[in-house]
Amino acid sequence: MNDDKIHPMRIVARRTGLSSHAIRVWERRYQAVEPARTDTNRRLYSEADIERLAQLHQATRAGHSISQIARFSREELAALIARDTPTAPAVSTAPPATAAPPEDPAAYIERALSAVRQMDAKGLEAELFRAEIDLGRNKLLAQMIAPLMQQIGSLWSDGDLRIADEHMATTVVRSFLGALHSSAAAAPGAPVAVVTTPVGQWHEIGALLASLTASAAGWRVIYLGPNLPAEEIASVALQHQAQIVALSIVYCGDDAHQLSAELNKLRRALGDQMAIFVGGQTARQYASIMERAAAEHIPSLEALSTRLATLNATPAT
Amino acid sequence: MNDDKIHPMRIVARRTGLSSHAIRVWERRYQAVEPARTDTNRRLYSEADIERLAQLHQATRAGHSISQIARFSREELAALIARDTPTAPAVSTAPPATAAPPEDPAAYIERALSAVRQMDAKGLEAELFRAEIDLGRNKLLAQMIAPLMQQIGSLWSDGDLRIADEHMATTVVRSFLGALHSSAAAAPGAPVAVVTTPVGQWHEIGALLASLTASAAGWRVIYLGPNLPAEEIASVALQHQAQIVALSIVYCGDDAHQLSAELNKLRRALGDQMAIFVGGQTARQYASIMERAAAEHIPSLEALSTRLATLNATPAT
DNA sequence: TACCAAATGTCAACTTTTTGTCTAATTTTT
DNA sequence: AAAAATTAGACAAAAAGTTGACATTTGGTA
Repeated sequence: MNDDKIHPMRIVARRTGLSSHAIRVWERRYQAVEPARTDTNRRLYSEADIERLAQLHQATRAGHSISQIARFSREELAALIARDTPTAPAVSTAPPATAAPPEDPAAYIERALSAVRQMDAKGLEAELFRAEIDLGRNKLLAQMIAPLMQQIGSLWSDGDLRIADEHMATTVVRSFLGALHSSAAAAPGAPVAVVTTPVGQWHEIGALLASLTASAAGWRVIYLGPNLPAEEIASVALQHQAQIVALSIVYCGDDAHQLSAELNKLRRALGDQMAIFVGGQTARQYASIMERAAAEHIPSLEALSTRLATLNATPAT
Repeated sequence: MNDDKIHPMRIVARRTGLSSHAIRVWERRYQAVEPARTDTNRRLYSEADIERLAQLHQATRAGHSISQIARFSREELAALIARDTPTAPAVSTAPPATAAPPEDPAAYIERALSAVRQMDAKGLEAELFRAEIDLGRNKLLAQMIAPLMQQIGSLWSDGDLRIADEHMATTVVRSFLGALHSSAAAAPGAPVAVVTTPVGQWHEIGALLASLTASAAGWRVIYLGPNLPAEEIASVALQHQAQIVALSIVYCGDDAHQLSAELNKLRRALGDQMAIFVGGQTARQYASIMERAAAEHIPSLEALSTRLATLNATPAT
């Protein structure tokens, strides 16, 4: 196995949910893990160490004594966890949910994140369903799912979350949003919005959120998924006489140039009449690019909602 | 089975429903169980002890006096419980194999394709729902959706379908499959399969189909979405004690080298024991790459199903 | 019926062990 | 200089152990 002992204490604590004190004390008293050290005596943990600590944490929460299980192998721990964890690991943390205020989106985000950390797809999904019931559709989208995915993104880029965790979360959320989407039906004369993501932009949760928001605002949405060339977007928009094209942009990073080119191509193909909306956290940084293509920056889902309403004022349903 | 005496009092109390007082008193007065002790005098129970105490608890609730039955063997206790517990555990048998109406999957594919050509997301979705009802889950996956996506792929690469059409179809099908996926629940002791797609492979419909097929075969599936680095796949698979890792490969095209590298990395990280399955139409072309990584090619969903069944036969809980 | 004794689960009191957190004094990182 | 890590030791709450008492129930018997 690879001895990539690279993670500092801070990361390990955040990813395992253990306090740094506890981690050190488990090492000192029970030799639960044996991190490497830097020249200056800082601990360095491997990915395997982190997983091991997470396993130990889970097993202790299931009732095992750390002193007994600290030297167990990964396999033994997995067996213990499988046997002694009631059902869903997220549920064991859920009981305080009765005491928690059922209104606060932050609580749902918190629980959802913990489900992600534990790779508990079912738990994450359950949390989304509960949040939908308690918060209602609009709050669910704007105040839970959007910030949740934003947090997951930043945790991931900080190294506090594995790619696999992020993928799992994206898959579950995407599936959930897709189900909402298919339940939406538009009136016959409704204005049309094309929602997608330009080439190079693979993250589609933002586009899905925009799509659902537009649906809720009474628009007929043509959702095209992520990573679509400008020509294709334009072709569909023109064919269906769309009023707007909405793009979601996240993490452009290295390639602002490609984004600029795509936006300009899109504007040229669409003509001057059709509105182009651009949303997403990082979009703000590309104000000049957007201005050149006469695209409008939409900073939040709420803003999208009101913006669509003003456009919609003329063509009543 | 294994007489690992490792469970502390709190776990035994929780799992048997007995109070810790009662457990100790049964031991002191009747020698109902004989737990091991730590150096510091803590009791440690084996899995068998816990089962035995649970049996005793059940028998006492059925009216037997603990003093009489405390020394009974497991078999005697089982007999007692079977006789005196009135509950009739009705085993819900599998639904009888009713002959489905011989509806032709090709007709559904035809109608679905025409919906795609018209950019009719709702129509495509409706067709999928109808097909699910008429064909049943398994035929739906193997004989409608799989060939449908294959056709869409080839039409697209021939230029007979716009990228946007392909995207729309993918989005709708993915969402549909995601909904099926979330309705699947696995038994507690079910073997685990990790399903994903290696780096560079963005098409995830195949992986979703494999995931659902495995679910139907009684496996617990951890689905991770597309485009995951080998290290991440291995990390999740090891952490969850997976029996197999299933990868879907479509359109490798230019970069067979990357695929090879990822597969080899994966094999190295997983060790020799875990099975790696590779599915997808184009996978056949990479036989030598797969062989080098000791990966097994699964040519179809039906083959996956039978292959999983053979694996599943051995590992009993 | 009234009474006694065995059976049984629970409690209290007190000791020991386990275990996570905290403080204090340094050292390293930023 | 502020923030984060490290070590060592202290500390307190929780969990577990032992012993003996206590309240009920159960069943037989005077």
